Amino acid sequence: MFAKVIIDQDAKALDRVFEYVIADGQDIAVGMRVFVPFGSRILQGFVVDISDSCEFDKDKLKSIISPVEDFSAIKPEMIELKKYMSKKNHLKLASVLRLFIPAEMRDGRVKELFERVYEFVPENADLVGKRGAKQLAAIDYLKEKGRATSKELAQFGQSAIKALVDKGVLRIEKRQVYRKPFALQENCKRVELNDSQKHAVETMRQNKTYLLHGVTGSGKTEVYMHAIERVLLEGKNAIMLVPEISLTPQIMSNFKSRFGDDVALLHSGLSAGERFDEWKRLFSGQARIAIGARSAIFAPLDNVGIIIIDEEHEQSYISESNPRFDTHDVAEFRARYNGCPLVLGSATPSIESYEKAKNGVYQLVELPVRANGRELPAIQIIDMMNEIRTGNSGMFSNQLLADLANVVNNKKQAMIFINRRGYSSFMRCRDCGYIAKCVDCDVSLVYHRQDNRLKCHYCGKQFKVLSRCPQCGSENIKHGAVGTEQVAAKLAEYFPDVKILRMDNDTTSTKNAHQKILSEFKNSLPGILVGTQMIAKGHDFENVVLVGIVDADQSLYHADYRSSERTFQLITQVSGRAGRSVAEGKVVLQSYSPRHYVYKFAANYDYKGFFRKEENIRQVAQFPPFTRIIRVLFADHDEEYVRGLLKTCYYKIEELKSVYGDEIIYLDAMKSPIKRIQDKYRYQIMMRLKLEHADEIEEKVFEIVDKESKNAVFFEINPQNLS
DNA sequence: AGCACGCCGACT
DNA sequence: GTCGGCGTGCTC
Repeated sequence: MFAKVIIDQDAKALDRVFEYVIADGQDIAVGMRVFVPFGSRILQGFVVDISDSCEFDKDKLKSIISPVEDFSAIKPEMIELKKYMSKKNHLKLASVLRLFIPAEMRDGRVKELFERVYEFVPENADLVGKRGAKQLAAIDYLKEKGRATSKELAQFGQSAIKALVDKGVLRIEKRQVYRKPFALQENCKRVELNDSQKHAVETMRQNKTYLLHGVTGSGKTEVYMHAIERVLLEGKNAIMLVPEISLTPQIMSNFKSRFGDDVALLHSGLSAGERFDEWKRLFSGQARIAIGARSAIFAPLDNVGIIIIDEEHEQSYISESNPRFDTHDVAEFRARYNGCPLVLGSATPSIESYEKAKNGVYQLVELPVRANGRELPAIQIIDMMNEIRTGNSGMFSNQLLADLANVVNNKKQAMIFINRRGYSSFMRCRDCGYIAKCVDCDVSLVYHRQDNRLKCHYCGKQFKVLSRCPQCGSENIKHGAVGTEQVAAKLAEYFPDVKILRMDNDTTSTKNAHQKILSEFKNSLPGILVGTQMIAKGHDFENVVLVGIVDADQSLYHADYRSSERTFQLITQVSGRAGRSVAEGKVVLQSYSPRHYVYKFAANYDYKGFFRKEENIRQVAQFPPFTRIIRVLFADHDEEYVRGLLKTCYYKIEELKSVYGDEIIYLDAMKSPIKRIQDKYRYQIMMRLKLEHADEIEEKVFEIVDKESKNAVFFEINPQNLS
């Protein structure tokens, strides 16, 4: 027999099948990882097929050396998924396969964890004399249990145990233990569903995609839980994706308390060992629900009965580093493969998804009311230009300050939302306009006060703060900083006696910092929490009655066709934090362009109105979902090489215009918005296509670029960065 | 990716 | 004469 093997190397030249002989008696199955001789080396590979014929010269074939593990780490479904993904997104086979198994399994760093178990051997018990009191006590203990862990036996003392082992009264056994990232929680309250929730659970059970549009606080999580419960009862398994770790602690513990050890968590916050163990529990069927961020869509579960993507509009579902893929596509594939429902949940669905629901590609399911029956907080828009005209040039409007004072007086809480960490805190020369940039990446460095350094947010390099402008020599070089730190510092001036907490990437870098800040905030009355996107996600604080959005416009100014959509989503999400339970809440939204249509719809929580407007704009301006954008990114250390490559590819692609004419709406080659990352020069070709022949044109573009380049090329469909 | 093979310059 | 530079091409 012959095995088709994909070598586990991320290189374009190796991105194909190599054939090997399976020797007689060798136990090799599809999906196994194997050691194979390759040139003069021994490498690992994935067996993707087994056949009784081969295409390569039979006499030149070598044999597989041995399996890496004695099981098929890649299940049949994932072999199919690999084919689909590599074709759809033009990805290298090995890089896709790598997504399916935990990284720690590939380099074999993580050992399975064993614990010692002592087994009682009654036949030898009378070897213990009368004087061995401790040993006799241990025997008594073991008579009932039969076996015990070393922890349980510690009470009898080290030497007694040792003596028993020596006499053969105890036999040492090894048992694998799994590292569990979350402790089991009590209080498994099972909430009664309201009518629309019940209807949603009842509806979403066929083999198709549902868009679950539920207003903030409509109890989507409860719907997910009931749906999963039903699936488990049918003997099937479930996958649920959540955006990022920020909201997971809460969701995770909810699910843990409801489903116990049936839940396995997969996300980046786990240690390597934990992640590996959770993966194994899913693989072996010991856990039946996979919950996690993007990569959990690759959970090694068979017989999947439902796939849920919570907050489906979130950016983080699109992988922006290699291999690049969209989680929605993968979920769609797996749902169809397993013949199960795919549920996309959101309070603010992406325009793409809602458009599909409108066209009947997805089935729309709505949760129109909040589960607690309460109103959503009122949103007041403040015109910051007007503040400036009337002499207030600070970062807070008079209204926001007055409302904050009110909150403080009533011993309540407020959240102040800042749009992105370290925003505008770059270092600039006030005389010549020089801006400090990263030597490798050509982006502005961001000033971090905590360690008084300049950092590059793309490669992580750090630099000393400048005291003199390297361009003109002026000493008038300063950092114009408005980030969470500055806002918090300013607030401390206004409200010296109030507890002010900060939450952003800097303050939550350590493992449990997140939880610590939140619980500290919970106990601060009055209290103000200043934070980035992080505070926008699902934490419920009953005493928060005010939410301030300091710079709502920030995300509007991005040169990106999705910026309005993103701003709408952000405002809706942040606003949902105010008045979650008892008191009625209020949102103060500061803007320098208050008449933008986003604010009108957001202030009224009018998603459908916003959708209609945005849909219209996209249609007229010819943007997705009515067109397709393709970005081909070239990156290499050698700038001349990349430029040359870009040129040849561009001219070849341009020839397509003669065939497809105005179906190619836009085509241009340019420097990437960030010209250099990790010392690689980046150039790109951007094109926008009408949908009709988009697949065909895309295919041709792939072909052209592949032929011209050996490596250093990445493709993106409808990317985030349009600038 | 990594390694061998191969064809041109300065060295004990 | 050889040692070794890294360009090109191949790995079942």
